[in-house]
Amino acid sequence: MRTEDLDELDEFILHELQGNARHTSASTIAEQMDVAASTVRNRIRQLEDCDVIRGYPLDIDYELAGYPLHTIILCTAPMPERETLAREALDVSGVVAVREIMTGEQNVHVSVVGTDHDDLSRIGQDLNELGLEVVEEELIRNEYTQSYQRFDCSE
Amino acid sequence: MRTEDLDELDEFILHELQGNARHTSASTIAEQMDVAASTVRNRIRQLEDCDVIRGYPLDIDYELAGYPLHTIILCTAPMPERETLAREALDVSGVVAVREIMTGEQNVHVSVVGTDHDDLSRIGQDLNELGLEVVEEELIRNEYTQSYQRFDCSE
DNA sequence: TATGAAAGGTTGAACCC
DNA sequence: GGGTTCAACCTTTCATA
Repeated sequence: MRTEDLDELDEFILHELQGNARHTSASTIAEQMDVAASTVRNRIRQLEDCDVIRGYPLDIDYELAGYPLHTIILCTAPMPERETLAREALDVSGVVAVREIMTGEQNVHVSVVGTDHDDLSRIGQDLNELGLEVVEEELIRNEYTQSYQRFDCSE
Repeated sequence: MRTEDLDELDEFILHELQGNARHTSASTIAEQMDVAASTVRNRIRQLEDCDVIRGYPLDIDYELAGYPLHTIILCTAPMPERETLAREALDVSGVVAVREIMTGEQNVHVSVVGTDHDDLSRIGQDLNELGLEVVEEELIRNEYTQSYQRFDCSE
């Protein structure tokens, strides 16, 4: 499946699933678009098969789950090892996400949750030992996400 | 529910649901922990009710979905308006996530997807018009996420 | 709070248009 | 590609300990 194959139904399915993927049934989506439920199921499977839908993660409130500290650790990785180091960073305990940045000095951003400051120090050390030079830490205050929508330029 | 109420079963449920929330049934989880399926359902409901589980988003490959450009726009917001502006930024077409940063000059990070460079320029303008001063843009090359796990310090 | 049972909804697969 | 059918599975609800 390629980009141009994403039609209105696909877009609608993505939008409906976003935010409530576990409790939104194919039938409910099907009713709204006036198609058969199996059509929606087929589409969802196709979207999964071609990796447009990569997965169904959980949106966890880490603060309520016992991790009051949420920070971004900005790191510098030697260019040839950037991808390898980014993947390895995922294995450090407390790391929840890693982003590779195309350009600039701070080319790996590591999202981290921790219980206290010692926890964060330990994570910083672990990243350093991997070979990621820690440049800066930014404490996250809040995070908001948007549902999928075909971003129409006419809006 | 408070932090200390998260026991081993809750942790396990969070871990199992992460990554496959839509296709992981309560029964499957129940078997692995040797409890009744209804027990797992009750726990999931509790985790949802107390907002430890905030939702079930979709992990979309925006590149495959037709948005090859994925960037972080670093912005500066006047402190008193930071939260309001962060929430408003979500409504800009193309914005997929917003983070409020506690300290520093670049105190609002906006995750954006776009079809081309014009698209990104337009988004930058929109953010500026809201009152968010665009400081820098960072092109994302890749992104990896980690499943939930109780981050044991002994690891 | 955990469990079990009955009823109703949801899913996946095979088949047809 | 979309639709129908059906068996298997999942979930909801409620009663029980």
